[in-house]
Amino acid sequence: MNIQFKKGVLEICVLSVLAYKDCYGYELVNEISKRIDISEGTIYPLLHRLKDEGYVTTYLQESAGGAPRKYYRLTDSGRKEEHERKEEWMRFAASVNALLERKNDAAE
Amino acid sequence: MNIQFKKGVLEICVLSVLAYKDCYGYELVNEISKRIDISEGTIYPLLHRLKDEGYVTTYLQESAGGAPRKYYRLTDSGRKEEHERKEEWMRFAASVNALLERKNDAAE
DNA sequence: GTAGGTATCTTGTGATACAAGATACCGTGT
DNA sequence: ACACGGTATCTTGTATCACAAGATACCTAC
Repeated sequence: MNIQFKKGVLEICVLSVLAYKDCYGYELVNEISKRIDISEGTIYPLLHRLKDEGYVTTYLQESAGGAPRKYYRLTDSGRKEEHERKEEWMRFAASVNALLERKNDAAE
Repeated sequence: MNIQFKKGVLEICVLSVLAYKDCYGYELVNEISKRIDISEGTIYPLLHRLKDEGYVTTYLQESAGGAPRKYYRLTDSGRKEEHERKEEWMRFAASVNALLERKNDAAE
């Protein structure tokens, strides 16, 4: 999979999954990896960015056999951001598809 | 427009336009900008990469009033690459859309 | 106490888009 | 001759982000 494609997109994917349910980092990797490869070295810096920007809050919870889990929950601001970025992605993808399908606006 | 989204995608857009007709750099900027913002500082390094990789060849042609134009033409290898990357993009976009639309494979 | 699974986090590297500006060619007006 | 504006190409420095690899730590089972 082309690494470059993911730039900026993984952040939306994380926001989108979190809009569905609270998750901890490791869980997000597994959840998103069903569709798109993502590694741990990517998810943690990304989650820290989202927290710094106020889009998520965190809380710790014990786990059965293993280190405690840090859950991430969307804030209201994060929910709004998720909505906006999803729309932005949809518009972008539509533009690219239009270009790739040679709908070049009657280019001479 | 989110700059990050474009990473890797602009290269396909260029290949795709060139599959339709030969273009010079300045023309490609205008052509692609109808749908997606792209600047000159992006297109020229990108075109040099494509040439280094053997996906395009170039030829000079005079222009009516201005510097001579360097046209870019897809090679056979470039045509093949255009096809493959387009498919890769389509698959990727479909995966992202599936994730964003919460088709989370019955996640518990 | 050591091995293995779960989980978080950090560091260094590579790819690429962009702004800003340098360079150059040409026609027109003076 | 010379300056100007439009066309066109190219370079440099900066920022962002994903990743591999590894460090850290917690817990259970042996």
